[in-house]
Amino acid sequence: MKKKSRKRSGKPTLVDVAEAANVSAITVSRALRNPEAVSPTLRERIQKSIDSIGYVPNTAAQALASARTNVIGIIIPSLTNSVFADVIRGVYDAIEGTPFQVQFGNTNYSPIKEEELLKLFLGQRPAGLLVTGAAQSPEALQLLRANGCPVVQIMEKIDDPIDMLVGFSHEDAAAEGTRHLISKGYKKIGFLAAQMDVRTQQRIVGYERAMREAGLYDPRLIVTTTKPSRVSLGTPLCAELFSRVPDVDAVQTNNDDIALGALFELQRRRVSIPDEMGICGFNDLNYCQVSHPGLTSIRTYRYEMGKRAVEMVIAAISGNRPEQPVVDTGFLLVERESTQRAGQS
Amino acid sequence: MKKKSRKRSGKPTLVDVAEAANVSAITVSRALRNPEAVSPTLRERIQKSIDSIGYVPNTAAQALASARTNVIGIIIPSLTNSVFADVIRGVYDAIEGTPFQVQFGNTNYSPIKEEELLKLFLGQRPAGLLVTGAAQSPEALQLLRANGCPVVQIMEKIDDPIDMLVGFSHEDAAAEGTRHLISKGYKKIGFLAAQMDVRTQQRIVGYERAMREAGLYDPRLIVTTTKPSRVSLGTPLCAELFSRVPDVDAVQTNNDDIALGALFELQRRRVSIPDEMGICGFNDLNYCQVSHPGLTSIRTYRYEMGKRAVEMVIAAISGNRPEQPVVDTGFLLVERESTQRAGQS
DNA sequence: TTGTACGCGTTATCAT
DNA sequence: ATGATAACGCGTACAA
Repeated sequence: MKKKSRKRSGKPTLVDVAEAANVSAITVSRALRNPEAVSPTLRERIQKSIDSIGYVPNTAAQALASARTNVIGIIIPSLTNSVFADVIRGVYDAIEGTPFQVQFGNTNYSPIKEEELLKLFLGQRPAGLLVTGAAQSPEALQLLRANGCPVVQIMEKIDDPIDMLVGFSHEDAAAEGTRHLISKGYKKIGFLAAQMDVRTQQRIVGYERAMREAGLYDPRLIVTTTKPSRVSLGTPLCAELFSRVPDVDAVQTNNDDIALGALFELQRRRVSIPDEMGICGFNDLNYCQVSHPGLTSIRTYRYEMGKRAVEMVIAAISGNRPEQPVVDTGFLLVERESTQRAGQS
Repeated sequence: MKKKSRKRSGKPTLVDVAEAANVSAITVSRALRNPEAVSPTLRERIQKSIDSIGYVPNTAAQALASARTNVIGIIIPSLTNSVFADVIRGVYDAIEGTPFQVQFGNTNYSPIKEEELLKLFLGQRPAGLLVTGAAQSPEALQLLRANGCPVVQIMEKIDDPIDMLVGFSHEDAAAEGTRHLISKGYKKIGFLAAQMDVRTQQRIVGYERAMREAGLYDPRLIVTTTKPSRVSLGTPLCAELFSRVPDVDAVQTNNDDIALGALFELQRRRVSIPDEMGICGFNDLNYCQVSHPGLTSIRTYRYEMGKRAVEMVIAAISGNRPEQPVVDTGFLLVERESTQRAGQS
């Protein structure tokens, strides 16, 4: 008759390994975390037991006992948007070879979801966090500040981050694209956007600023939808723009997918690019340089933001907080055929 | 002088909340997990303490004490490939509203990484797992079988899965695309591929089968690279194909990105599509229907695979193992302008 | 180099 | 409806 015993996990534990190897549990623990601290003989015997038993350390017990985790939580609005795909590549490249692991959370552009995720993540006592943007809800801010682990905000730029920040100004970037179109002699420049998240709004502000500066601003030129962005949205957005302003002669888009969709739609309508119509995208995704014609776009450094942010959070976790907590990754206008109108500067 | 006390996490615990609310810890625990079991008065008092203290339950302690987690681990080769992006959307849609959470692991197409990730994940004692493909290493299989939690293999189709499976035959799908090109009268049909993972190889086998059946097989027509797939790879792959077989008259590609890249490259070379050259892609991504010309492609049900797999694993976790453990999501040839040659069947 | 004792924060079990 | 007690599996501190 056994004692009052609870439901065990059923999986082998450190003690099981220890018994099989005829050592104490702590020795097995050491053999795993710090092999040099255990004699080669024992090390080998222990490894054999581990293999034969099929032991896998219980992360929860480790975390509880050590009061630490190696989890870096990353909260982004979408895993499937190609913009964040590049950020994620950067994250993985930075995490590679470190003892840390990443845990992604997808807010699907919802502030409520963001708060829920934040609570979920904080429950894991993460070593550090990456969060997207600088527009957290007051509750989210409260949670982050109270928790105290290193936090890096990414993608946007503000001057007073929660903790650290890696981003760029979407407003300035969009303004630069629009000014480029203006400099090429385009006058009726539309703005096409989907998704309408915070950063999209910032881009619209930048577009507006540039248009007003040139005395070209007309609110009818801004065509948006709250639908998630896809290439195929270029068609309806273009159609709407043409119906509002038939003599539109260029578009600045919120991202390259919309730009590519617009390009296809204009080709179908037999509108010649760049002569009758100029296009400037946003992000400079891989296909911009190979499309026909090539797409002018505003390059953003998504991979670098992900990589840099992880490097910074790891540095902070390790006690080497970067002396410069705000990093501006900037942007770059890349001019290609879609705006290379003959006879213009 | 305090007792031999260890490093605490410093964060508020259940006991802190309990003391503040003047109840026992277990009551707080119940108030959180099963509010109906606690009187309304206490419930409210406890909630106040939680809010004022800023308590967030420690996941590790929960997992340890209950010997359960609500984590469903998902191991995929890439988070950033748009194919998996759709799978991920399906996963999130299926997980929404359930008490489960997902944890993604990225193998970057490396079997070694897959094993490491598997161990990492199993350390969390996940409630269930999704793994990509049916070509796990022997060690990985061993780990999965020994662990015993519900497992769903996704993306490929075999008849004897580890546990459950949702996928389709890449070989059959590619063969169908190639047969379509053959039926349109194309003869010298190239195959362009990047990444070269297991599923790519299966597609090549399907292509080969179709070509042999028609007596058109020629190994020089298969042009591949191990680089990760991107639209811009269409250019060098096309170039290589033309240099090997100048009179090539169609391409079946391993995916739509390569197909789009090839489309752009052919436009640059002033090769008319579909008359001089046919193109059939793979996956039927969103842009296939809007590109100019529209791209014929083989539609695959990526979203459905992700969604279905999660539904199945949750069912199994809940004890309602699906009676049919293998689901074939199939594929569909979608014919568009890029293969609509005049005067052919 | 190896072992003993104990606590990490929570939940299961049993009792009231 | 509420509480006391003992685990869960591991790592820390200290001792040998």
